[in-house]
Amino acid sequence: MAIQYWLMKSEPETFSIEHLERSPKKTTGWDGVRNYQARNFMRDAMKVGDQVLFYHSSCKVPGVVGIAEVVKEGYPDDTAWDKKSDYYDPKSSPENPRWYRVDIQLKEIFPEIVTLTEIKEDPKLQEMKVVQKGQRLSIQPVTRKDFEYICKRA
DNA sequence: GCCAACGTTGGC
DNA sequence: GCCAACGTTGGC
Repeated sequence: MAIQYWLMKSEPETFSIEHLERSPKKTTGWDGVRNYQARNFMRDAMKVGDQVLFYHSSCKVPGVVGIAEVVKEGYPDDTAWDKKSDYYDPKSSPENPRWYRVDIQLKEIFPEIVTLTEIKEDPKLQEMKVVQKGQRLSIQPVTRKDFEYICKRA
């Protein structure tokens, strides 16, 4: 299958792209996602080699800050049955996992962030889900065209 | 901190 | 299975 492109949101106060850079092998498990649509993307659609736009949300300057790559495909999110975890969900268990995650590895931190404002102002990027009203999904598919255009802008 | 948009829950 | 109430997201 052809390479696919995604946008993944993270709150930098919780997990920023700098956190990712300091992680072992610049790789992290994308856990804590508790939304079914986003889970389905990780469980069913995302493949090793897929490219990811890393997006900072709920911060001073929201926008795309870099690129990562999927290095491990969907597997159960064990924070769901860790009672000490913020993401604990009693309805999930090792026998019957409800939530999934993927591993992503940092590829590049953009020298300059492509801000949400810039994306909104750019007529070429109006199809991106992230600028569309009420789009809260934390993982979104992105077209190849938009992905490459964002990279070029950065 | 506000609030619009949207997802989830739970009573019926 | 409907839908009101509630919780969360996330830009501003």
